[in-house]
Amino acid sequence: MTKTRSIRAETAKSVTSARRGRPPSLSPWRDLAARSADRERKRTALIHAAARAFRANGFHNTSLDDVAAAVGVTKPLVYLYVGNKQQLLFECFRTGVEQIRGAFQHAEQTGRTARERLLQVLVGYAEAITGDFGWCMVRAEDLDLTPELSSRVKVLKSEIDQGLRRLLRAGMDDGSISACDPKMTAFALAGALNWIAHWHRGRDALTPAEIASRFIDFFEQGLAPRLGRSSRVRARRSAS
Amino acid sequence: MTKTRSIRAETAKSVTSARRGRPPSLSPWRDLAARSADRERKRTALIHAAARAFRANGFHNTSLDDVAAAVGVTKPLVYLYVGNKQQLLFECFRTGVEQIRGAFQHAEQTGRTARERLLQVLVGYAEAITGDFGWCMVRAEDLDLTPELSSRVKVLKSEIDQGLRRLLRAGMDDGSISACDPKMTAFALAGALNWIAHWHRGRDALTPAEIASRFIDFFEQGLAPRLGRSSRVRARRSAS
DNA sequence: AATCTAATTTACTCATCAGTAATTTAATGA
DNA sequence: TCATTAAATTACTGATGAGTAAATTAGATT
Repeated sequence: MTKTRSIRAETAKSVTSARRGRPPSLSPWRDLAARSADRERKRTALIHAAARAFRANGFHNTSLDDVAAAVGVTKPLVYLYVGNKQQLLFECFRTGVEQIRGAFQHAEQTGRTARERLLQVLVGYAEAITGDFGWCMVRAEDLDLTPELSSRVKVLKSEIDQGLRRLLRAGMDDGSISACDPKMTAFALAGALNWIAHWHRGRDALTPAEIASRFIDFFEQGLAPRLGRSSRVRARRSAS
Repeated sequence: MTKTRSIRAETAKSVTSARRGRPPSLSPWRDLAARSADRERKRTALIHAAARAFRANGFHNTSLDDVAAAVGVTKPLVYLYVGNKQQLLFECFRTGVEQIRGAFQHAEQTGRTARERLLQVLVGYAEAITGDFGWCMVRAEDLDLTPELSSRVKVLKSEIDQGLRRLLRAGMDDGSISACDPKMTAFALAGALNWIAHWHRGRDALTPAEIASRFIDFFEQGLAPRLGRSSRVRARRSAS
């Protein structure tokens, strides 16, 4: 309510500044471009407000009046800018997924071993989950979407899943990741991270990066003590 | 619909068999006990039907008429036997949690090291999540409950969480579990398992026990290759 | 100013569904 | 057989909220 500026206010501002910079109606294209950028800004403002409202109250306990009011606007605008409630949820989902895809792309360029790339992805993943759109990605139900949108969600989810599996397999190939079932391991990794959306609430003791780092500590070393060097002597090696 | 017998049918059956076994009205207590057992059977039948319906369609997309119809009965009976919709969800949750508590108790008696006990708990946990009540435990939202019920849910969840942390700490003490942050590790473990409820659908390739076993493989060894013995063979195969 | 179009709101419809009251049907006991 | 209580149903209320049509306001254009 305080954070999100009213759509109306944003419109006024941008139009004003557009005027100031250029002689009036040099070309209508400039104005058209500005206007369509405006439209896009309003649209994303609605989507963002919806994501926060859904996270705060759940999808079904959030009315479109709520969402619209959060941006200082009325319900029919939602239909103008986004379409309907399900579309709104889908856009939230898509926005969150986009962040994760970004993490994949970034890791592709920087990581040396596949494990390094995977860990980078996991950090980005965790950050996305703790963000405003995390809830929608994780807790939104396919059942609340039309079959059409639901299947698009499944495609997006599957892309991420396949990306994780690919990195796991690559890691097994280059020796940086120990032997594992890529499918189940990808599920376990994604599940652990997704679950963060259930317990992480804004003001938490740990930053997203810190959470990610501790999760990764566990992902890397596992529960079983590693023999040698740093671990203590107490293992009679026959045990496991 | 086919699986769940109508409450009415069950009533008829049990009353009949009770009659056949005993002379009529030997003591009203026998009848009273049988009747209250009947009540309990009907109650749990409703709760079970609700759990399946919630999993299939989601909480908000399931009406009490649906639930009642699934047992061959009408809506007002839900209010008679359970209370209201939120109570119904809570009872589903509670039933699922009970299974997990059972796993803790069982592990307490059988496991030798804390890690063994933990792994047994995780298997039971996974089986509970894949069961009929898994969805309700995992995907039900606190927001859909009254503050009263919501806080009872939180208590139950917290008990499980604390149980996991306790085992992790015990494992670090007895040397069976490597050093870790118990809180975050418990979150990661529970999250990975909880997430199963999102993708596991009745007829899956793997049985719950198999799923649990592969998850545990990962939990135990982690991603980083353990040097020595078997691994490191293909360390050179490098870049894809 | 006059006009045209885009942006936004007001005021409505319509369906759904949780929850309840009134009534009926079945079981039990004398 | 009749009365009493329990079990279940039918038929309703009331609120909510998605979605829309019609009216209004603001912005741009000439």
